[in-house]
Amino acid sequence: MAASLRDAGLRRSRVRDIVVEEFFAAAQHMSVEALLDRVRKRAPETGLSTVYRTLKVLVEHGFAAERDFGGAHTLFEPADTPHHDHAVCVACGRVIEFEDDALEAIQARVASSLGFEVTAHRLELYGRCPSCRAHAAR
Amino acid sequence: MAASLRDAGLRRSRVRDIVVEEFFAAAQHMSVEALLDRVRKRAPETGLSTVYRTLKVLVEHGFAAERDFGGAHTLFEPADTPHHDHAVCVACGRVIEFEDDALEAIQARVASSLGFEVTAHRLELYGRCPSCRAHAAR
DNA sequence: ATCTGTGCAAATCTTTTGCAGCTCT
DNA sequence: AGAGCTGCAAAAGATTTGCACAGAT
Repeated sequence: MAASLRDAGLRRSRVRDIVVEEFFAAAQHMSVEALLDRVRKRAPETGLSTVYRTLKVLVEHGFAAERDFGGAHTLFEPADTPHHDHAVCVACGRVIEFEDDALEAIQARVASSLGFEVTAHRLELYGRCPSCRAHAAR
Repeated sequence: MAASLRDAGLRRSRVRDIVVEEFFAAAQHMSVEALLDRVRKRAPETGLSTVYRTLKVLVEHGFAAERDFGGAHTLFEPADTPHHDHAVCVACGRVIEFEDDALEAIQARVASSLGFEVTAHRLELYGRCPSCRAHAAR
């Protein structure tokens, strides 16, 4: 991975390596702030802008993808994650990933009936996850 | 519509009426800035915050819905619009609305298999619309 | 030596809020 | 009168950028 970045013409550095490592180590939707926290455990002086800049570079080179679930922060996730959609629990904030071939197939059919050439899509379900439903008074 | 707002315990005013009218007249995803432009043609002194506040009120009372397509601005649309999803053209920015029952059905099936109680969802297809595909060099 | 990455502070951009005055009811 | 609007300016929160310096090749 670090090597691929190298191939892409990017320079490595102590801090950048750490940012990249921590980002892929978590392998979870992560906010910039959350990633900064992780990075600072190993390189306490790291600045917020470095994390933003590094993630931007990863996105531009196709190693990461931005996700925006309507919260205040943008979330990022590794781009090599197999395609999936998201179910967001409005009660606890948890994000569950899922994937369904039939869904993909129908989306493709709809797109072609619109004459649309689809390059990406996103589907999010909002609701309550099983454990929040169990805990709920109603 | 204005009457419904009245029933909801809201006061009317010259400016608010205009904001509401223009919002529903356009019946299109609209940004706050775009709506302000329209409103200012009839009430030039209108402030940006009034538009924000009015839209917020409409959302809170269920008359409007917020949409966020990843651009800089949040877009709003009338809530009485029948349910639909969006296809966003990455070339020209046009947003096409569509609706597909099979898609809805499968989403419901997926949600229940996750144990999720879904209250809302959103699906967006990103790609190129027919006319941009036609114009494209490639 | 040169080009790139870094931290910090300042700038930007969208959206929200405080406030004093004006408008509804 | 009293509650709710309004515009303006200031605030807030997330992300970006300018700059001078340190680090990588």
